[in-house]
Amino acid sequence: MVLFDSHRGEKVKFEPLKPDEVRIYVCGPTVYDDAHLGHARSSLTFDLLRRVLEAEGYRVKFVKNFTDIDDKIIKKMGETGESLEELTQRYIDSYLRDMGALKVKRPDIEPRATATLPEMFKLISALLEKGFAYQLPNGDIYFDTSKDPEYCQLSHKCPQDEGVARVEHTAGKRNPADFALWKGCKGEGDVCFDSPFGAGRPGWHIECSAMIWKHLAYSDTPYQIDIHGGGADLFFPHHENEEAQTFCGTGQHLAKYWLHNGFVKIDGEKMSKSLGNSFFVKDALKSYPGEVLRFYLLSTHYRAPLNFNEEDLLSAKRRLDRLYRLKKRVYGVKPEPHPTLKGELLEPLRDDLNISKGLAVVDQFIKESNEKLTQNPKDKRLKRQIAGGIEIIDQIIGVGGEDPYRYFQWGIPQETKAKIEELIARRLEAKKVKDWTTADQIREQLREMGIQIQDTPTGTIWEKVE
RNA sequence: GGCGCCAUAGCCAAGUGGCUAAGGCAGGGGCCUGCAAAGCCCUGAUCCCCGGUUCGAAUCCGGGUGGCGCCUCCA
Repeated sequence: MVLFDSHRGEKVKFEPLKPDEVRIYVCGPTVYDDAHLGHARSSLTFDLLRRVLEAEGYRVKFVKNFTDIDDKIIKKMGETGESLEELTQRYIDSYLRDMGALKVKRPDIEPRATATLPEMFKLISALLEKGFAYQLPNGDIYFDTSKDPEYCQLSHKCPQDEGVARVEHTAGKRNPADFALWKGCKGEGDVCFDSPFGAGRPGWHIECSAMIWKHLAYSDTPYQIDIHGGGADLFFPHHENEEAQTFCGTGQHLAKYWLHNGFVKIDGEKMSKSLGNSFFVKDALKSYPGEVLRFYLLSTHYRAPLNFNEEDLLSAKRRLDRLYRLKKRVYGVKPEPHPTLKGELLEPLRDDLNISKGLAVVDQFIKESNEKLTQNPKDKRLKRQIAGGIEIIDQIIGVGGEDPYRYFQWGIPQETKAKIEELIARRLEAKKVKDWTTADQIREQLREMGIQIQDTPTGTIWEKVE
């Protein structure tokens, strides 16, 4: 397996710290709002990575956090009147619901920042003792970037010219790049926790280092974990700072490999709240099945930007439709391992998750299967192997696992289904007496409802096509 | 100002020195069908521009143009 390591800036051979096991940590969301498409893309990227590693035979330990204490959460509390617990739980539930709809496998552990305070204290204490951190009279504790000779070596992105860099200048900070490990309690309206350093709350970066240390880190290797992932915008300062804290505090580097996924864009620009162009996953799910959204977001290589638009989404849906039409042709058949597909699919994915080639393999499988089924419609073994192939695709790519009839009838209310069935029955009557005019009229009527029908040897079936 | 990414057919998108530049969507033609749909077959690009390296470049180097990202909360 080869992966693009952002730190080294090139594809490198993946060799886990310990044989047969891979430990992955992915930066999860700060839960102050619903998940947008960018969250979805990040989740899907690392879900694919996990599935590929598992298919390769690795035992994968996968941790993804919820940051449940933060300025933005406190601000939102002020707007909704909810408690910290109520608000964050609500958005955690929402996030899990959305990712579930996208068929993202649940992480093995989903730690929360507020449940990891003791480890934060341990890390901050170590940094204070070793002189890598200092506390201001207002209670804030900062990491002293000037004390860390390796600061900026991870991302290579640190601002050279302080005059131009848009770094927040807080009174008392020794260096502009110094970042808060702990924020002293600011009194009324603030959310504060007791700590050995006085009441306050964690800074933004500390939770990830603490959670990795608590839940995932090896203690006997130069790196705590194998892979650390997240969106490209987290490389600096977030990941740089995590690495600095962990390395200075524990003597171990944080991760052997750093992976970053590209952005979702709208009209060529990064999707973001401030531009007012973000799309919530839950809204996209109103118009499209989760699997379609999954397939679309996954079909562009994870490091390339993905310019979100409905036309491309529809194009991706049509591509996925073909898999489900094939699945109809082997409906109800007991799957049997496909002789070659798993290896063929894994081969391109081993190369830094080359999904384009992977999907070309899927397309080829669909085409060949259709061809063979036409030639040998009674071949039970063939059908079982095709069903097995679809299972492999579901296992690795995460699509194709639904009932094909339900897939094509997604979002159709029960009463509409009844109406469709009735029209099809009427058309069948017309066909029996060779009343083609009526039959075609009914077909056209269904077409206008967005329903496309197919006459097959075993009856007429229908699909929602728009 | 610093660092970095991208530019391949109508659209999406592989390809990182060499057979006829993957695959999908859309379009056109055909087989099949009462007619359709689905499926299958056939069908399209010399790779932003200029210069260089090389026997040979979409792929390497230099310059240019255009687009984007991080350096501020951000997946």
